[in-house]
Amino acid sequence: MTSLPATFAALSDATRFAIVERLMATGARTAGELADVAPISAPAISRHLRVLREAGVIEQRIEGPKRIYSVRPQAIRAISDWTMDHRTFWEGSLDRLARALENRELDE
Amino acid sequence: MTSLPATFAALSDATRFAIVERLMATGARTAGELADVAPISAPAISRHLRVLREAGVIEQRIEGPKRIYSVRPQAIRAISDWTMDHRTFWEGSLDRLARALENRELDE
DNA sequence: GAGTTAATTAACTCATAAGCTAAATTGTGT
DNA sequence: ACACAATTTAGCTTATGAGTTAATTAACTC
Repeated sequence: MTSLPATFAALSDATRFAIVERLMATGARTAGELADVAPISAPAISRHLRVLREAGVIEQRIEGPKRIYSVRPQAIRAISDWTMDHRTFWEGSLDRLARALENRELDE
Repeated sequence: MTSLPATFAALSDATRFAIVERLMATGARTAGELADVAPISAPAISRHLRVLREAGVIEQRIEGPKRIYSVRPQAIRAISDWTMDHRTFWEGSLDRLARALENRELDE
């Protein structure tokens, strides 16, 4: 359902990425409070919020006429888990690179 | 330079994601060896490889008539670092704290 | 230097995505 | 019920992206 590529797609837009960072830093916020993440119209922000919600990155709590948004921790955790699944790849490779630089040996 | 949204954009396509997973699992591979990640034409694969390369996710080594591709460990590490920057957000919000604590030795 | 192999670039089509303005929706206060 | 405030939905325009086939580049072999 919420596949990793779908999550990445949601975070691939600079405005949406900024929204997510803002929400993680400050906690839940209304759509109006997120208006200044980018110089675009309110409908545009609203659309981005919808995309993030449909991708499972954020969730919406309705409180009166306001919509309060927050990041779903699972979404970020899923990304973290994926990188950790491949930890041996990038950790080991970086080690090799570091060693190669130290030894001035660039084999393979 | 290679911003995180740009990296996410590169990984937002299912075919490109599959290419990256394949490369991480098997190590460096030629374009031809990646042909079967999706039922699309060779030019389509080539285009995906270019997108991944321009986003800094993979790199190319030319060897005769072959192009050998591999994932740049820094790209995956950058994603991991980002999730870790916000670790307090998603860790604190989840009930899976135990597992996180178990992995603490891997921090830093 | 012609042929073969490996892969890319070119030119094009079609679908999706992002932006806008204007209209509609939904709850709150009078 | 009426007006207001906070957002979203609708309808439209334009840009980007993924796929195709055909043509091109690049390096090795005979």
